[in-house]
Amino acid sequence: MHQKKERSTELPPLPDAEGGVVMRFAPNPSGPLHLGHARASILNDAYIRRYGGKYIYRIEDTDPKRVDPDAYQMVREDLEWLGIGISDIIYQSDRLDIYYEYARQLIELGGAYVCTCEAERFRELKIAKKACPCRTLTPEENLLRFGQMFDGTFIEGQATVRIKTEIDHPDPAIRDFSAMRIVNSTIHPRVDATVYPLMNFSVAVDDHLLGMTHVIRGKDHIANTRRQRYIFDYFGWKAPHYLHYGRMSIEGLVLSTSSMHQGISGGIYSGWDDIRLGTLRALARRGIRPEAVRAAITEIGIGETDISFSWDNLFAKNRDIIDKESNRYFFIPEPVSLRVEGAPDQIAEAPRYPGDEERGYRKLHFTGEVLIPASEMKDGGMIRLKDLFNIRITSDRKAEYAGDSLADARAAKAPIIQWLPPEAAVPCRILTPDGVLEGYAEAEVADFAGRTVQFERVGFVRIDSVEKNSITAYFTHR
RNA sequence: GCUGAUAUAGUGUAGUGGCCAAUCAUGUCGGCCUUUCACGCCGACGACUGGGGUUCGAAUCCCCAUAUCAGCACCA
Repeated sequence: MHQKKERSTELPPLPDAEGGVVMRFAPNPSGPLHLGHARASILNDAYIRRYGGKYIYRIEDTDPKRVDPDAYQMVREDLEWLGIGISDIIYQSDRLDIYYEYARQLIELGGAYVCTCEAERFRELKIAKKACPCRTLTPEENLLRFGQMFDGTFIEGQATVRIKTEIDHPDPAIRDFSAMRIVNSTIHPRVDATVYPLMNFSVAVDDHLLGMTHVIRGKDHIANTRRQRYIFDYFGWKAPHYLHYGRMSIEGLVLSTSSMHQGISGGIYSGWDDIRLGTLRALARRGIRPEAVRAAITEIGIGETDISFSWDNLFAKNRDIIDKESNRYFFIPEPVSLRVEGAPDQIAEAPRYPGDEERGYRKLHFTGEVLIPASEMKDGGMIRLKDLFNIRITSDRKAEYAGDSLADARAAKAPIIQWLPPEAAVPCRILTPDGVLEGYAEAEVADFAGRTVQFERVGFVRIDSVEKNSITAYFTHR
């Protein structure tokens, strides 16, 4: 009859988007991208794919103090990994003259003034809803001061361009915010300049000039949206549609670029791809696929609620993808060797992927001795060595053959465990967020550098590097 | 303090006045399948922040309370 409403797996529609959209991803190049950036970039990307249009990657490098020169390249790599379809790349540091020109115009219009008050003093006045003396200067006087910001008359901290709002605006965050400042204590890696726009100014100018139709950003920008509207209004520009999604925290993780930076230089983390970090490169190294990140982010959507990102949800998406692709192998953590008495030599055949004959079998040659995980060393009970036979542990390093019958093992509720012939075992270590797991893996694993495999009864890992006689893997998830 | 936003199961979501004693995913537990504690299949568990209104009828609208978050930088 009336079928249940179609479950919407899609993001909500955007207003005025049917004819195509122009959107942007605009990070500050202070480090590589992390999960927080992934949300911004993927959400925008999803809408552009849906409606068609342009995706502008705009690098907001207007604070020389917060530019990490390496970040320019890292961010591009990260976007590529994520599969974001960029149509244009804009460097704000290439556009300083444009911002200067618009600032000059705004001063002429009487929409901005050059304030020489100390920051602290201005703050007090602002809280008291009082204008500072600079506010009443004429456009001519302001233009003169503006020129002096460039010629060295003023130095860092001595002058700032402010946008005129209402000095008694109910929201103190709005009152006469800054638009342009001097920085001459730090040299910009790309340009020779001492006067820089502040984010609200360059963003407003660029969003207009680049024809942005929709802006999706975090709700920490709500106040900025209101501030930027003043600039749109002064120039008579039409503002884009703004959407603000909620704050996203991540279980047991610090996402701030600056604290990651500190941890790296302090030696706590091995680098930007340390698996304990929430950077995309760390996820990639662990074997998380970009499609999984995209799926998890899209599912979260653009809600304004604050959320906490759950690893479980991401891992589930990732498992969907990598389970089918990952061959199965044995890995013996904390191995102990066992002499199995009374067992015939034989070759075990274990499927590379259960149920998929095409992938064939690994052959493990048993000749009397096996490596098993120390945690399985329990006296007495029956154990089945997977794809081989049953044993019973008799003493410290010995076990006795207990038949081939799988049915017996089942009846005895024997654990079915992974094992390896010592001759076929290659030293392997698995790096997990909690530490290192040392052990041995099947030699064939070495063929899968850069890919994921599943170590049976341990979990999925990405084979990170293969040396002559050792393998390093990163733990993905169970 | 001021300004603004949000509040559905452990987590993430659906739901815009009646098909909701609330969706889906994940998670946990149980079962089936299986020579992995994987995958797959079946089942169970688990939520509308609280209080007032409006209405024949509210998770959905209004008000208040509470909680959380964000902004109040010459960062983005």
